[in-house]
Amino acid sequence: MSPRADAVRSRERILEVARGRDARTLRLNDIAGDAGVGIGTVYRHFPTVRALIEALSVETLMRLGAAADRAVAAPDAHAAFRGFLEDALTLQLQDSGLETVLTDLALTDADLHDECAIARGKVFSGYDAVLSRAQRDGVVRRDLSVAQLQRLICGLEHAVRLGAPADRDLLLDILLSGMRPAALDSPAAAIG
Amino acid sequence: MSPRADAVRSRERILEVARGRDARTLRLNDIAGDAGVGIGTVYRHFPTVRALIEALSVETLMRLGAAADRAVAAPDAHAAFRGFLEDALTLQLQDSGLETVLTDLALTDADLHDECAIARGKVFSGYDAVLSRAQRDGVVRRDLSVAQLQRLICGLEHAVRLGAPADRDLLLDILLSGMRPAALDSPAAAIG
Amino acid sequence: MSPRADAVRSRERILEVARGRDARTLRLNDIAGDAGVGIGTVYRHFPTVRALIEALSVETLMRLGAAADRAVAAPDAHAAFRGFLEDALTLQLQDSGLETVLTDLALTDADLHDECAIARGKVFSGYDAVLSRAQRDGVVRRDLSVAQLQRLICGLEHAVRLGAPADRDLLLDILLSGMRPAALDSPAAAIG
Amino acid sequence: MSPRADAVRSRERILEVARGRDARTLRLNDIAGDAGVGIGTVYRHFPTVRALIEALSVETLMRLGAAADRAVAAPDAHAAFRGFLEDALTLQLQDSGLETVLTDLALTDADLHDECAIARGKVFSGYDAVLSRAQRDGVVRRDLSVAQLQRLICGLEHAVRLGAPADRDLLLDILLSGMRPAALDSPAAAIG
DNA sequence: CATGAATGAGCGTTCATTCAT
DNA sequence: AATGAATGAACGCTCATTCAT
Repeated sequence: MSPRADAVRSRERILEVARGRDARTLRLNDIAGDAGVGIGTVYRHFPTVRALIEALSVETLMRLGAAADRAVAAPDAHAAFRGFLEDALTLQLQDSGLETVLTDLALTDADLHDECAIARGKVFSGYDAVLSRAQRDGVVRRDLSVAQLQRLICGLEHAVRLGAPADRDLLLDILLSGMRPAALDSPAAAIG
Repeated sequence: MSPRADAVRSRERILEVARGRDARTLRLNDIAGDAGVGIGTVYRHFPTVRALIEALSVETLMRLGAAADRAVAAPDAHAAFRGFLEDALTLQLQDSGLETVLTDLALTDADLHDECAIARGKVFSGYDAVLSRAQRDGVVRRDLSVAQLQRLICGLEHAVRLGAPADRDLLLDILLSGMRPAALDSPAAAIG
Repeated sequence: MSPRADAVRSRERILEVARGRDARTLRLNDIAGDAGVGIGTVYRHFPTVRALIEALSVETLMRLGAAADRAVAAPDAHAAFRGFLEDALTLQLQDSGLETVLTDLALTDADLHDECAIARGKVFSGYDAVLSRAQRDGVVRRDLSVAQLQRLICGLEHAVRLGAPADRDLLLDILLSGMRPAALDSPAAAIG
Repeated sequence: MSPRADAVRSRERILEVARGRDARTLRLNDIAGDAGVGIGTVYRHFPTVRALIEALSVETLMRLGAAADRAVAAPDAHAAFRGFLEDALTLQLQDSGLETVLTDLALTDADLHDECAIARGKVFSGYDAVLSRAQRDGVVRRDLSVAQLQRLICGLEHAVRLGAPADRDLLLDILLSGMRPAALDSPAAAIG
């Protein structure tokens, strides 16, 4: 009565193989081959490339949601915000499909598998909470929206991918500095 | 003797059509169709997609080089740097092939058409001049390299493409703020 | 488990159509059309033209190997040799790809599909056995190598293709006569 | 009043370049490039590949005709015949287009340029004269036609091309031996 | 006459997707 | 449920031939 064992194993192997791939150049045929599974099986589990990317993203989204929770709970506002951005960047570098799931405006909850839509929703509200808190505590300028913050992370991800991973910290530092409230924006003002 | 009139016209039409395309998904066949030109003609002028992208980039690169010259000559160091970044971002948003030409490390001068290699060389030295001047004048932190700056622009380009053009100014502002010298880095320090 | 029925049918139809073609001007796309099969199917079974030619040659090679076996076992040395050459010529006229498989020196066993390499190997040793026996029995001049004999057959094939099939017997007769030991080479000598 | 000087020079260069090519894989575009001449010029002089091959063949045909004349005039019938075959083979190995001109049955005199048709006609009658004389003098079996002899040479050419030039003499020797009259055909008969 | 730009049919090949087994 | 053979649109590219300059 558990014919699902095979199915579960297949799904698992497919996801495992896909995780090692760049989501932007996924080829379902290859995945099937490397997972030791028929193409038909891949399509049964994931009717479109998008579906596979979404499935992969669920786990990452949940980790990102957890990171947001931690950030909200952390005592130091600045450190919390920085820590969250670090986590977000790390996760996006690991899961290249995340960008699409998070920023494709044409992708409504209805388009997503339930599990993914829920996880994404938590990330959105997590982002909101983290950013709101940072803004409330004067750590981040108030004219930055959640969507813009997300896109900035994506831009950062892109920049890091273009160069060496070693750039990561410097670029992140720049971004963080740049998001501080503009009130004390100019060095001159600070000096004066 | 001089390049034939019809050849010039063909080349022009091809470039014109290609300019309206995303360089990352160019189809030489499509270009031919939309330019009202035979496939063979496109291949005669641009044997590879790369060749076409390079040809497109030459003009943009020259504009970018000119922008660098202006920035170096401008009186106010901060305004000059900001102006240059604005120009760079604008040009990259217009010419999606620029990123490759500027940041593909595997792309040496030898791989490029002479005209393109020269124009790129000028942009590199222009970037260097602009950044050096900005760092010398205390407008930009000294631990930022030219290559990193270029990648940051690419990241910004990416972020803007993901959202609305309206984000442009805010995101650019953030990036600029973030690049200021770190000496007075933390608001707390400044306040204290 | 066993090769699927439809796959076998496709393979068969492709081979059947290809058999009716000149191997030197095979078009995989045409084959597909005439076999009532998708292009992709042809490529799945035969990734290159060479693969198809080899597949076609296997059967012919096996027949040629068998002909060699018969020739070696036949009582009359001269008749055996003649019979073998007749068979070889007939088979090469039927399968225009055989020449390449047999005489392309750049084509090592490693380049060939196992089945084909094995069949070709048998033909080579068969040729060797037939020729050796003929030479031992004084039916063929000893300064003729296996490779030369093969090329002579190819030349004969070529000559027959240029004219009418009716030439076949005469030309073969000439070739056979020409290969007899040179000891009694000149009519004059024989008469004297 | 001699605007033909250019034309003559162009024609010459084209022929010169083409002579260094294999007639079976000629590409008019390449010829043009290597001859430092426009494609249009090549087409003006030689509207089809065939026309170029024919033009190239004229010179070879005349040499072959001369060889036939020599053979007819030579004292020793056997040596004369052998010498002619040697010449014919040598010329065909040099000019790979000769085969077509000589053996394409669909190619009537009307299809050929005058000069070529005439030269070919002389070769045909030369072949006839050489073969007739050889047959009359008992050097060659009488059941061999001119056309068959020509095709045998083509077959020999083909065999030599497949292997090393060093094979040439042996294979020619075999062919010559094979064409001797059949009366003394069997070694046994000769011995007896 | 010479030129070489333009043409486009046609080839080899890939790959996302469907569907018979 | 799993398989993988079949499909064919679509791509990149070549090259013989035409024709405007």
